[in-house]
Amino acid sequence: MKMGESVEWTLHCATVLAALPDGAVLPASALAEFHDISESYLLKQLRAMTAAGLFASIPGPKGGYRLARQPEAISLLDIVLAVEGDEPAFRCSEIRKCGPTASSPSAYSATCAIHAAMWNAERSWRASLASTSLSEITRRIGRSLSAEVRAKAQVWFTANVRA
Amino acid sequence: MKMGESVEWTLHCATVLAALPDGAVLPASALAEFHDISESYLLKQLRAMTAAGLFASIPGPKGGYRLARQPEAISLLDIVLAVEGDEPAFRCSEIRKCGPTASSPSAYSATCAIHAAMWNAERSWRASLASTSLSEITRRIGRSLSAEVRAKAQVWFTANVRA
DNA sequence: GTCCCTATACTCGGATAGCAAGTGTCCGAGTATAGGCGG
DNA sequence: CCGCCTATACTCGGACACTTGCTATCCGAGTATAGGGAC
Repeated sequence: MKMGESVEWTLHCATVLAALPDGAVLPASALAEFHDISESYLLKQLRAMTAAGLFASIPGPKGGYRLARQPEAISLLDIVLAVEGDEPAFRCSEIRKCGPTASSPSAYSATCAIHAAMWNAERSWRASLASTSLSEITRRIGRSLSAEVRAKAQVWFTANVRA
Repeated sequence: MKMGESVEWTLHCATVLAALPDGAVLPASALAEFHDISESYLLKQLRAMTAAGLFASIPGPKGGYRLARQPEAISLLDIVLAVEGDEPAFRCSEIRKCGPTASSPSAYSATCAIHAAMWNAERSWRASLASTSLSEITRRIGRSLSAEVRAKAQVWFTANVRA
């Protein structure tokens, strides 16, 4: 019950992409440098993001990544599922149907109570993430940014953002 | 974002233990046979369950496992955390503090917005699991049990349960 | 007949291999640019 | 001076090793029991 470290990378990268002006792009090398993470591995995640239709990639020089939709239309759940896969965390193997009490399939018409409870919990988790948009996160980050970090980021952006 | 298969095993075993009369125990071999799963590996999980204070183990012949508390006082969250560990699924590495915008620690007094949002979601998940007791699950399972399965289970219980 | 002792067999407990998935890295395909050349 | 062509260098994309953690297993320590023997 622990998710990959790449989720954190992707979420942070999404907030960076959300902060740049319309139409502008940022190469993967810049995204990796901004958080001081492995560029090669980040590319793998960015590719998954592109396949999911969340990010858009522009090839060639002056190319890079940008959000495929407006930040308001992207939820944290979208990003998490794109990286980790959309399968539920709890997978029911139906072991209740095994062993000495095994009976005909018709005896198990009701869904597994444990399976139902676990998926109920995951539904709450997903609902919480789905209700939080990327724009909301960037807003909060923008508000809590110190003057020093804000200034450094502005300098870095003007040097790396490509129209 | 997927939890181990052993969680399912442990949850089902907990429902079985919850079904047996007060003071009675069930050896690990019987629990493994009931669900047709590996006994050796199940023992590992049962040990974790005992260490967490959820199950109690009785050594020697006529020994086995039983619940350490009443089923009403055990939640699904207790079991899941005992098996998977109580660390949050999302771990914040604070990568926001890395890279070209890095500043003094005092500049990051506010908690990471992404971290907060992810933990908020996990809190919903945990709350859902914490609000479901083991007794509630056994009740639901008991209601949905077919006559055939119920009869087989009763026979198996009288043969394996130890006072 | 009763009590005690001993050997037994069964239980759980921890330490040890195997495997899958996440992690990290590399090289190749494609494209807009920048410079040079010709008109 | 202007337009076209070519070489370039940069981008993303997919295929290949490595490490961590889950999965699976085995052997050893401990204990209540069952049987036998002595009183």
